[in-house]
Amino acid sequence: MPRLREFDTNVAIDRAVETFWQHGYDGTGMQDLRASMDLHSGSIYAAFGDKRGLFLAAMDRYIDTVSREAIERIGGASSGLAGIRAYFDYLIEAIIDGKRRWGCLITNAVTELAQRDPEIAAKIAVHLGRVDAAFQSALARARAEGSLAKDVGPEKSVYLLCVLQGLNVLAKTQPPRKVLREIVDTALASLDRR
Amino acid sequence: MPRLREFDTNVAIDRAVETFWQHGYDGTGMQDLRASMDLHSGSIYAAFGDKRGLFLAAMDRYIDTVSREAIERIGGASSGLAGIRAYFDYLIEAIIDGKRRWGCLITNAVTELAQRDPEIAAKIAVHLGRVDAAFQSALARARAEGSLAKDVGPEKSVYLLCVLQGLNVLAKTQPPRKVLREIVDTALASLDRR
DNA sequence: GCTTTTCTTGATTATATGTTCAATAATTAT
DNA sequence: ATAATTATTGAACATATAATCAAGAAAAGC
Repeated sequence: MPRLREFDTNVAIDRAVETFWQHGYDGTGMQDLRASMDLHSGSIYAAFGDKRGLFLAAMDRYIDTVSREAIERIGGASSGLAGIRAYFDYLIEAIIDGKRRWGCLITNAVTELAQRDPEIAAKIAVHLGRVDAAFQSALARARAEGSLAKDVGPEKSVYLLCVLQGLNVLAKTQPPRKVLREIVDTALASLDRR
Repeated sequence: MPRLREFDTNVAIDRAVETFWQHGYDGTGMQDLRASMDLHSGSIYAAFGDKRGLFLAAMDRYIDTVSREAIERIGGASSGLAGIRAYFDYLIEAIIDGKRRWGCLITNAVTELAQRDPEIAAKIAVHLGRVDAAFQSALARARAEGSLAKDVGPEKSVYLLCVLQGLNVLAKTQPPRKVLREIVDTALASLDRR
């Protein structure tokens, strides 16, 4: 007997993701969210509780779409190293003129919110843990394939995670492709067997 | 004939730096600043114009103290590579329980503000440019000293800058020293002549 | 077709925010 | 001492913000 929701929740959250991604949590007002989600306050509050609840939903959705795709890219190549390379190559292009012009929603959340909201910090930890695990598997696979330098193993995943965060920060300074290439080539060269 | 200012401007700004550093720009209210600076609204507005003006002053002060110290560390060692190592070693300790528990004011400003305030973006660019230049000099010196791998030169400065930004992000997730060491050791190992 | 339940609408509210300002106090030059 | 100038104080202000809510609308079960 209930009236059905008129809007598609996932579409609405996707728009919230875009807005939070670009302007940050404190930087986006309910006004901006009403506009980008094309919804009235009441509908937003009925569906998500409050602004923070919406942000939490946006993080989940981001992790479920953007991050999932990234992780699949890392693991879905013809070799361990190829997956890592494919991911960073994709990232460079996305920073230059794709979805990652504004860095990464999670990286932004780390610097803005990790130390003031434990629930958000926990979500961040889960996400970073998954990316780390993806790098670990790819490295383990690369080692089994015999393509890693002798002193390189799965424990280098945190190093790749660090470079990734650095790229997501630098993305916000609109660096030329040349700079991003230099960074990625250097970072990945240290893994190869020589 | 004028009455003299009772507070020391630099001390006041130092306290504002701490507050902005820890909570971000939007995350700190004038309330917080009044408390941490131990000043009344009127005095703050008379001295700095507005909140944004105070943040600009805080960035300048940060660059003049914290960043200056960092850059001196990079350039002030007995060899090019030693300077780079000394800097990252210092950073690890500062992240664990020193001043850098909250990352870096500039890194935080990049993710929060670089894309919505051109004047702040310009200050960020100047700062990052100086750090990059410090890395460049150290690398050039290391090359002259014959301690770099054959394919490594001053152009790798952007790579070090990226790792640095990544560390400043991860700092906010309270990583154990072991992880930070793994990252730094890996990042710097790729520079050495083997 | 009526009832029940839920959703939508958008004006309204409470609060928090950055900012101002008039009164007061302090300092120095004359 | 007095005048002139500037700093300090803290209450008040305007605004913007997140959040609420009562009225109307829509859908499904009986």
